[in-house]
Amino acid sequence: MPPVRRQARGERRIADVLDATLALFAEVGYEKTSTNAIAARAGMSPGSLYQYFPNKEAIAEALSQRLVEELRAAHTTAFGEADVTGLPLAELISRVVDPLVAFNVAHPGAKALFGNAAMPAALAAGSRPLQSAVTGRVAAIIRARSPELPLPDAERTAMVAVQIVAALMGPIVAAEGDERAALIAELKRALVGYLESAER
Amino acid sequence: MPPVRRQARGERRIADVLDATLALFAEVGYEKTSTNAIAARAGMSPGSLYQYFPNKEAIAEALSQRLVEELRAAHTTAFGEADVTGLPLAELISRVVDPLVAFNVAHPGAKALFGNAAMPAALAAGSRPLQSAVTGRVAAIIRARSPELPLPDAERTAMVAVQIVAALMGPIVAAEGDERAALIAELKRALVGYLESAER
DNA sequence: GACGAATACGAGCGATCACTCGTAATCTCC
DNA sequence: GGAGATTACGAGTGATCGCTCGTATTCGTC
Repeated sequence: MPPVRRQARGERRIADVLDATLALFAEVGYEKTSTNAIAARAGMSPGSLYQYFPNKEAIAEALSQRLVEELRAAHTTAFGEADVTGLPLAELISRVVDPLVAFNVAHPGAKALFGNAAMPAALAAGSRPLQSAVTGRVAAIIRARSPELPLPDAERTAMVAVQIVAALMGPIVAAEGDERAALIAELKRALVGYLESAER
Repeated sequence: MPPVRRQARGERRIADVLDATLALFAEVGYEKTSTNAIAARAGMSPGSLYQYFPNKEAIAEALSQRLVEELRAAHTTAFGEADVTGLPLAELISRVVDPLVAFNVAHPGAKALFGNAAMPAALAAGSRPLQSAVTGRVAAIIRARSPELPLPDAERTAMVAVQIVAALMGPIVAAEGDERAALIAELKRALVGYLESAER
């Protein structure tokens, strides 16, 4: 498998494919998004699509990787990691949740990759990064704030917190205006309540 | 549409179909469960299957209705509704959550109907009962405990609580032994923390 | 401008899906 | 025991899916 020499045109086409895939995932979800529909939305033929990706799963995988990077960028610019331990819990949660919400609102369809247990099992490698990148980050923060907490407990707490966020992200993205703001507030309250009792 | 006269044999076959459907939903989810596979698992031909159900959606709908009834039965026997307002919050949550967990452990695949936003939109009528039967119940309990809470707020709080439960039900069902117990404890802590701050 | 590599096309292949239909066995009720 | 309804079958239909392949065009490089 020699790494293919790629022209600038090709890079652009790949980006087009990922854009189209994200849009379709947002509209109909992973399973019901056909590869022919992706090609059509990206303005190319099925044959051209398969010049860049070996199969549908690889498309989701590449999209997932791109989203992971965008998410990481959004988070690292959102807070300088040094002061994490000193921050009040509510403040910390806002600084993590707000960019995450903004990210999901900006990229609806990300949750098709993010929260989806119905993903093909083989896609674990492609879908898991998004899920576990976030969980790992949260676990690290929890460990930094509560060093005495056993590692398995910190990981379980992080996983639960991420599941709660993922569960409410759908309604939050679907809602608008005041209702969305109210749901975000509820999410933060839920996290504060849960993590406060976990830190004690 | 005159209600079809059904023989005892037919009733048994319908139950067989729903059993098979629930098992397959647990294994591969709604989308990837084929009607031919349902028929085969139920020990009948596709033609016989379609004697009892007009389409795949109707099968899911009937299964959902059966689960709603079983769930209602499990809950009403689990607590006499009179003392709901007086109970300590943690106790109340245990009495609601424990039967729900037991139900989902006994019927894996119920969550394919329960928590699934990827369900066909038209299935709202079939899948919503399970979701909204639980949410409505929770909203009623919240209103009973906090009568001064505006109704929209109570409904939103109930919805969030149910989403949290649904989000953790998957990991809980998937886990075993101590890990499952630990996750159930986390779920209850999360609910206590959230609902305490909501009741205030 | 010529040559190889990369890009591009789209009809169509094989598989699978939800669902049908002609036919036959079995049950209910008189 | 016979008529009509119900139950049962399973090969088959049309649609859709992920994906291929033969061929044509464009690009980078000399």
